Amino acid sequence: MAPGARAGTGRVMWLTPERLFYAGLLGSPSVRTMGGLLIYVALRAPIRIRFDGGPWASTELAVVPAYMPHSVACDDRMICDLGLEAESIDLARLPSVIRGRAGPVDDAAFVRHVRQAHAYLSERGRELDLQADSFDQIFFGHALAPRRLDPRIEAVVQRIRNAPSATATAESCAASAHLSFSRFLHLFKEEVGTPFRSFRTWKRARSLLHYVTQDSNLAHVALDTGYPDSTHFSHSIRQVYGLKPSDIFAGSRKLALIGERVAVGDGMPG
DNA sequence: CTGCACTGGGATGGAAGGTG
DNA sequence: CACCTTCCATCCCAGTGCAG
Repeated sequence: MAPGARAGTGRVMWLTPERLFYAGLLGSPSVRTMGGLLIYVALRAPIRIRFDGGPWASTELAVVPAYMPHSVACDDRMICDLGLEAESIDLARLPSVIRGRAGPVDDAAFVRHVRQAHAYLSERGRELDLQADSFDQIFFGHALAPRRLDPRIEAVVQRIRNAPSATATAESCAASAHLSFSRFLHLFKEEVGTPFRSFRTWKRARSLLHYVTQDSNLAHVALDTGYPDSTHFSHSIRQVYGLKPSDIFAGSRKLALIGERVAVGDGMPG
């Protein structure tokens, strides 16, 4: 079960319900559209990034708003990125390094800081008792201000987040929120910033990350993560990550997962 | 906040094609 | 050969704007 702790590769992933830190192989992704606010940090070579077929920009640091299609490349095999779940952060109160940004950002101090954090986590991360809330502390020096959602929408967000593989229809979510179907869809988009369906799609695709170090065939992973078959699985994963599922798994062989305490996907303990 | 009409595209699954 | 990805056709869920 526990993949060998390979010190030295520097390949590390820290996954919490609202945050992601990834330092590992990039592969050759095509256009990708992720549901979190992304912060790319160059490790050993500058990264290149572009939006919507526009010109490539070379940079040490780039910010991509949630649900914004983009392409990223790098001369080095390794890349580093932070992912902040869009519905969990107050966009207006983000640190200035990411607030309102889309594209390359010039902040050498932040780049240096993230690289140091990466070195620290890849050396010691597996030994530490990392809480989800220490993520912000490590990377930003303080907890990021959370977004305050309408409690009825918040409950639905939690429901999907806790069981991303379940197929909760918008109609059932509306009922559980005691809202009309119409009102629910409108309010959901207003609060979360993205339509219900794309949110659900993203959370499902994101849950794949919990499985990437496991060694089972993709058809099983597809079913475990809530996709009806490998066809839809392949298509959807490619849409989100810009990579084929098999490439993602192949590239994650030596990836050390840290901060992973409970398997996400099935029931709550107690 | 509800109800409604219109519509686009995500969801789906069979089958063919590709790859190691 | 097993497994994975792409292709394609179909369907209906959900996105949206608006009247009330």
